[in-house]
Amino acid sequence: MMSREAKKNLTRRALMDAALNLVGEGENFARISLREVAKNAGVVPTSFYRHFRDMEELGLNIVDDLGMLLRKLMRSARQADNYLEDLTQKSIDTYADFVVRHQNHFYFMCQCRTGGTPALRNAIRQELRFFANELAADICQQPSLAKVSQEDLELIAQHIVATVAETTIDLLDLAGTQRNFRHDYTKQLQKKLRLIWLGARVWRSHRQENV
Amino acid sequence: MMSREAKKNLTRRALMDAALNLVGEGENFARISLREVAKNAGVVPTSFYRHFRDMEELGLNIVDDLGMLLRKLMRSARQADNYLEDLTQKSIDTYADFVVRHQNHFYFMCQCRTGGTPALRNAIRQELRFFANELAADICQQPSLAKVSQEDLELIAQHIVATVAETTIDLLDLAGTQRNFRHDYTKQLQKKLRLIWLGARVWRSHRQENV
DNA sequence: CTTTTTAGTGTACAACTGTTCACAAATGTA
DNA sequence: TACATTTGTGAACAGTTGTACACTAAAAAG
Repeated sequence: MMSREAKKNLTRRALMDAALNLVGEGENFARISLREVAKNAGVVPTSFYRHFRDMEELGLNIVDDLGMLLRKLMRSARQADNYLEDLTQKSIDTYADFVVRHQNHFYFMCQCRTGGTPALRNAIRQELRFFANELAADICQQPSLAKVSQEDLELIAQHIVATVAETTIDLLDLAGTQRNFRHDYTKQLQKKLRLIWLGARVWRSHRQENV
Repeated sequence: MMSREAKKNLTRRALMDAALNLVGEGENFARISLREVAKNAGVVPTSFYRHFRDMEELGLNIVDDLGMLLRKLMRSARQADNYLEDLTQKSIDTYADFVVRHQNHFYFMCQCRTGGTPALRNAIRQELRFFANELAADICQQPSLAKVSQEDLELIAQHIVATVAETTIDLLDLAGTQRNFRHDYTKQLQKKLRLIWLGARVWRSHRQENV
């Protein structure tokens, strides 16, 4: 037999997974009904309330999931030697793998980052900001960025993360269908990141020039 | 009296405006019902079908609206002298004004660009790509970008447009509430664009280096 | 053991959903 | 003038929605 708490966690996960699967199948999280989630989790609608007040709270818990995943991603990226040196190559591949492996979560992220309720959007924004700060802490050790202030470094990291997040929907949309799109995607994102990177290297903080 | 066609166009606009207003009030387009739109347009639900097959078709027509707006924006930007030289200053202000003035449309854009149905997402993607191509045609005349290939120029333009679109939701979210957020937003976006711009200036196409 | 707590069940309800259909009234056409 | 077209109406439908309530069975606590 299982403890009551363990069983509860099981159906809790079933509910969240049901929602994630529906999103992965193309449904819009905003219009997934509580009942549909319960049905797909093999549970009666009223049972939903034992775990979440409403769909938004479930969504916020999925964001927590996402946060855990991002931390895991960051950890495994850091394990690789010099992941910053080839930021535009190996890291992108690592990321693409990760996204495909957890596509439901990333569909959810792309969808709710700008399309969710304000609370959801905010939660995702915070997770991405956390990730960006971690990245900033890493890249600040690069000697080529010595002339960049801490504030600007964080902005650069945020811009990198935003760029990656921004393009993720393309990867998800087309990864399944088009054949070697994955290669094109990697190449394009690589160029975009290199563009930022080059800009960062010639960046001078407290500089007033235009253009 | 009005011609039949004119009257039809009137309620057609009323329907689209009703949807846009609901989005502007914080509703998610994906879960706005046909009936609610009809009600807010002062029209019986069945009348909706005289104009659109379903909500998605209405959404696609809003995207057409958006395309017109973007073209207008581009036109007025081009009228300003040397809008490229101070891309990171006057143009951003022009854009911010434009967004606030048409906030319903831009809320819709931000929401549906990643959160809409595939057809909607695609339509918006195309509009933004068109805009990016126009921008690419403008910046290719810059002497500082002489060493950049046409392909890479388009990518850079796309990245600029994506960056602007990406940050627009922040502008909309916080423009109303926080006091001088508008100033912070402008400054941040300015930095991000300058970063891209600096990168573009040192960019060399057909170059194989990493980092 | 007995008692309490609680995750999940089943029924019920009022509100709302998209869509169908027959109809009215105005506009266009001859 | 008379006829046809078309925009909008109103009633009706079957299905779905979120939520409330009383209930059961099993785990936890005494």
